[in-house]
Amino acid sequence: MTDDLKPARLRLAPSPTGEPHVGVLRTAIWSWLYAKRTGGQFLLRIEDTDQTRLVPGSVERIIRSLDWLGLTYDEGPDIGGPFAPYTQSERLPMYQEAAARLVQSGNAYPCFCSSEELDALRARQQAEKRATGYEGKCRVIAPAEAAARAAAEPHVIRFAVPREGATTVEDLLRGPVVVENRTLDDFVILKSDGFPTYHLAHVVDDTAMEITHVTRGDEWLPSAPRHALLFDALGYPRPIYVHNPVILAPGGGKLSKRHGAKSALEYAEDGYLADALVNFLCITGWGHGDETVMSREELTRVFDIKDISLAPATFDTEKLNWMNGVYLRQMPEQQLAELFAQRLEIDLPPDVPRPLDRSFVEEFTPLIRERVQLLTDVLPLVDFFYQSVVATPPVEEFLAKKWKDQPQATADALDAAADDLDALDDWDAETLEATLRATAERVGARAGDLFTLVRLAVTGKTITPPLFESMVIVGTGPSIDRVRAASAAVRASI
RNA sequence: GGCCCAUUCGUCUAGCGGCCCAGGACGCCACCCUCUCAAGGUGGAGAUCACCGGUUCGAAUCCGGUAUGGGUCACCA
Repeated sequence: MTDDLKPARLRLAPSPTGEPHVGVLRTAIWSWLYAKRTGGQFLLRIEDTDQTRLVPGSVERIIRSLDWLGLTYDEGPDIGGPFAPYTQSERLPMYQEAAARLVQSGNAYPCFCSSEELDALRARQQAEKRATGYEGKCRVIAPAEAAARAAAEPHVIRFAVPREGATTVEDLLRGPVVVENRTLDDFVILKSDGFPTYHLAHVVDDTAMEITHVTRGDEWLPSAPRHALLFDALGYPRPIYVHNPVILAPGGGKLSKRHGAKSALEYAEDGYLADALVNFLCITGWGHGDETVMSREELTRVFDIKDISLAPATFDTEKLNWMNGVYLRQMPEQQLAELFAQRLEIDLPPDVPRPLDRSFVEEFTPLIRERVQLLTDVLPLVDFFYQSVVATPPVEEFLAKKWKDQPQATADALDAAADDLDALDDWDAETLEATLRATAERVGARAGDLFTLVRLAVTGKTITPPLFESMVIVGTGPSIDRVRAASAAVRASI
């Protein structure tokens, strides 16, 4: 489909108070996709206007998260751009200038009320079951007097919200949202420390940076009218607003750190693929026909902000896991093997020498690629390949199912298998299978039942990659030794 | 409490007045394949489209109300 969409500029504007969780990541993905789709730009801006909540290292974590997800930005604090700086604490003069301009035009005024005073006011309003909010005590101070006091006294700047009328904000997803101005109070735009509040900073920066679409969580919807009023008072054109719903935790309720909300970097650690996470997050709260698995390229072709769903979506970990498996299976084998190797270098015990032999990993990659959903699934599937000694499992594990209460037959079967394997000249999967099938027939067991015993003996596990291919990798000597050890253990228990 | 927003299978969604007694995906169940586990294949259960009214020849789709859920009322974002 050919679209005539105008190049859009969108931004991710996190505050450096921790790591971005899936909610903001999904907004980032949507914004990024839309910017790409329209041939526009995506940028990163750090909103560090609250000096008290800064968490050291947050900015780096944010950047690393975006980098891992592949959400490249065209402008940002670390790479600069035509509207630098991209960190709000470095843009203070702009906010102060805007605030001063608003005071001058009568749209804002200094407020000298102390926080104790404001707390008391709020308490009174709550006690009387009235709406809380600043009632405009300092709004009536004459401008000349206010200016004089402002020069000497600590103060904030408040926006003078019109007492009459209503403000309509156009939201791209829900249409017009109308709010009566009298339900809005005179909110603070510049704090006493000279830093702007979010409200002012948003309006000033998104204008300065020529943002076309403001994408943010819908917790901002109630204050959108304030922003609209600010844009109007400053004489700035209003951007297109897109308030997207939150993501809910599986149990219901907002997804939070408590409810398993993870950061991008944690997903990486847990064995997820960036492409899968991007696809999954994009698809939760948004849909495109019957399609579910969509590559990044496909998404940038079809993603449209307008199709974002209004109802809050629940985070479905099962679906994410499934999708991760899909992406893993789709991957070229060579690339997959490298991923497995890197993961194993993290997960394998320290006594296994690094770097891992890539050709060895490539050998078993085809055996496990269909059995892996998360990268962390790899280790338990292949760890026995890296152990020179595999302890024989407890005898009870052998004497299960068909072999229950038959230690004699079990030991005999194991011995027969060992004998037959011993006699082999060739040690390839086909030969091994043919041999053991014959063994099974000879001892009067079903092939599958014998395989189960051999599997347990050779790998120490009940769930493994295909047995014969695994035995080829383990090698002749160790394989036979382990079968013999198992038979001895079973025999000893008689 | 005031204000604002939302409401289709358990979950994510398709649907934009007739093609829908509602389609796809995850999950679940069964069968097939099969050396375990997966993967794959086939089929199945699962939604009176929150409820009540209205508009219309005709509504999941438009309108109103109710209920439920969520958000927000800071010198936090």
